Amino acid sequence: MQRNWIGKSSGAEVSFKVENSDEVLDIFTTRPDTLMGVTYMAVAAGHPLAIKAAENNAELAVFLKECATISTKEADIATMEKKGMALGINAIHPITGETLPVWVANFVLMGYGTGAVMSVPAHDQRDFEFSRKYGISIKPVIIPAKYENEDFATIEMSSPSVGFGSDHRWPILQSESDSNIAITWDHWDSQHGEQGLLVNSGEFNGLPSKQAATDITAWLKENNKGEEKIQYRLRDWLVSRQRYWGAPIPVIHCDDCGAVAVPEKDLPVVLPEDLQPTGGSSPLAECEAFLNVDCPACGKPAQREADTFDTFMESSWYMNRYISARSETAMVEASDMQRWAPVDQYIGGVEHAVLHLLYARFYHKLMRDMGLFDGKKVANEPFKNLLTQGMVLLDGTKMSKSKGNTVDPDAIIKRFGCDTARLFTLFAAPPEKDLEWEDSGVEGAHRFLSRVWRLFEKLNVEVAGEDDEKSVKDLRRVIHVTIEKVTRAFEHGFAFNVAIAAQMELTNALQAFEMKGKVEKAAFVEGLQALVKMLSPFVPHFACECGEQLGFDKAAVIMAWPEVDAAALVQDEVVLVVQVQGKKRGEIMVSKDVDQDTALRLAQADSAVAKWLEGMTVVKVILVKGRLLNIVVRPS
RNA sequence: GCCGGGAUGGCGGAACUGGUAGACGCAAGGGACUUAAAAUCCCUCGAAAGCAAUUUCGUGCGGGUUCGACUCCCGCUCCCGGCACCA
Repeated sequence: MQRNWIGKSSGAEVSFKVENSDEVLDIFTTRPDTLMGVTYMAVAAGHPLAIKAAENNAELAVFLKECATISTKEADIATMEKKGMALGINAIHPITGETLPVWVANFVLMGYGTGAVMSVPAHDQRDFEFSRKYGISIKPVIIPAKYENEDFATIEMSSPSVGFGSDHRWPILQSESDSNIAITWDHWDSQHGEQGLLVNSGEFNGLPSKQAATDITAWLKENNKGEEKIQYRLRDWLVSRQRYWGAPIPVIHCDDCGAVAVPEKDLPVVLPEDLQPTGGSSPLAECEAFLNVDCPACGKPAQREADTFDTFMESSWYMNRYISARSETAMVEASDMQRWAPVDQYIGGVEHAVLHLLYARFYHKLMRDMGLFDGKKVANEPFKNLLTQGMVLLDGTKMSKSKGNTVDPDAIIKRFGCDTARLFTLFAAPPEKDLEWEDSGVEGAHRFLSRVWRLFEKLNVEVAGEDDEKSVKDLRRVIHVTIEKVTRAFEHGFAFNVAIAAQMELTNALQAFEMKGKVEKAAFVEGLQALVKMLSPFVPHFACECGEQLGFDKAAVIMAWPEVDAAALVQDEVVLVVQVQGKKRGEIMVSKDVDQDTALRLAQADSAVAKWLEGMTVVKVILVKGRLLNIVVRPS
């Protein structure tokens, strides 16, 4: 989930000279192949060029101010109206020497890349919309190979040859020599699975776009105007918050010494407890008693930092502190980290999967780089395994105190016991899914435990009759298939709901089992013992109670997990599903390792199957061992 | 807008590595036991047709690959979560 967050992208950094100035405008692009199609430049509102241009342009200054107040949230940036303003300065194209107007645009972020972009309206949706809005020219530079010899000129916005495709999403370009030829101006490669060729690009004309990207980057490097670059989408982390609740930032601001760290002996900085919040943006800034201190460096009156840390500052490494909770001297002891880290299994809500984990990974690597533990001896990542568990819902909405739709577990525990409550939650849905709370489901869980309890009555059944070998074999198979299923549920993922379902099936089999002889009873007891052991993680109190009934010498919860008896799983005869043309037409009993010819002969002898084979020639036969036989036929 | 996840009976959900779709449970209906109720036990339970045997259709929608698709591929729709200052 984090791959796209970190957003590694490779491309090129390109330097554009600013006209009549010594300044250079650096930009990052993932599409250096479109460099010849640049028709303008766009910078962020906070970019030095924009700020400088605003010094003697009041209108521009107002616009920049406006931009400063907008949200930096991605969702907002992506959906807001794209606005911009020309700065009145030009940049020089590094290859052609053309002058390109520099604009300031609200969708360019200062904190990402260089805070400036080159705009290629012919091959980028956002640039296209922007240039349409402000009437900037559009210059296509990549076209499908089949139009290589057409003449596609730069198009001014007034040109009638600009239109939209049938889906009204992508602009259409028409050839000047043949108005019937129209192509869409997308990133041609990704849309059509074939590489476009460069046009309008001087010496790079005719190159496939990938090759052009390499060649243009190489040209830039040679001429000292740019180079290859890998860019990450990661932004800086602003760690201060204007909140009361939070760890104080241990910094003191002194007029003479600047920002001074609080000396270690004065740590921790404790929040004032008598603060009356007034509803202002930064509560601590109004608390004189907290703020005013002497500068630790020069002793003059100074002020504490009034912001507190982002809570992610702490939540990112708390699990490491658990490892070394008693350490007085360090955040975490290197030896403890080596012994315990990383976390084997981390469980949290999906809402934490990106942010919290991203910060936690950052901290882990930071702590390693700072030498708080040995990176060679502790894994590179803080968590081995992540399970994002779902929420408990009532009538389709999240249970929460504020909504007042919580179910009181006490009432259920009082009525059915905590084992029932636990069993229901585990059985109702897989852990990563949301769970719809249903009282009737709770009763079902309780009913199941009652059924298990009643199985113990069967221990008193007198056995003096004949044993039936087949029924013993069948029961033992069910027992060991169940052990296998439940064990797998623990080992692969956390399919507790499936594990419980399997135990219900075993319970049903034990309940239906009729005992006449000693061997039969032994098999029944074997099944009951396995069942109790497997139930113990889900319903520990109940299982222990059952264990006593069975005469376990230890509590059921600490008994060894039952082992699968591989011999009990083996079947001599299996049901083989017979398909004709991939459709189920019958079932036959066959020996477990029947060969294809024998299976086919048996299938043909089966009346249910035979009628589908009438008047047909068998073309192909597919046997899946122990599962099915598919007969492919055609009319003869 | 971008990124991630999802969609299967009346409901929650099963289905291994492409191999019998609907395990298990809930709800519903019918029956047994009982003076009665509760509890318990048995039967039915995706849709349509049929007395039945059985047949056809069916895993959000439209295509494709395959002997065979809930599962793989292409194109959509809808729902949920996240999007960096809610903390």
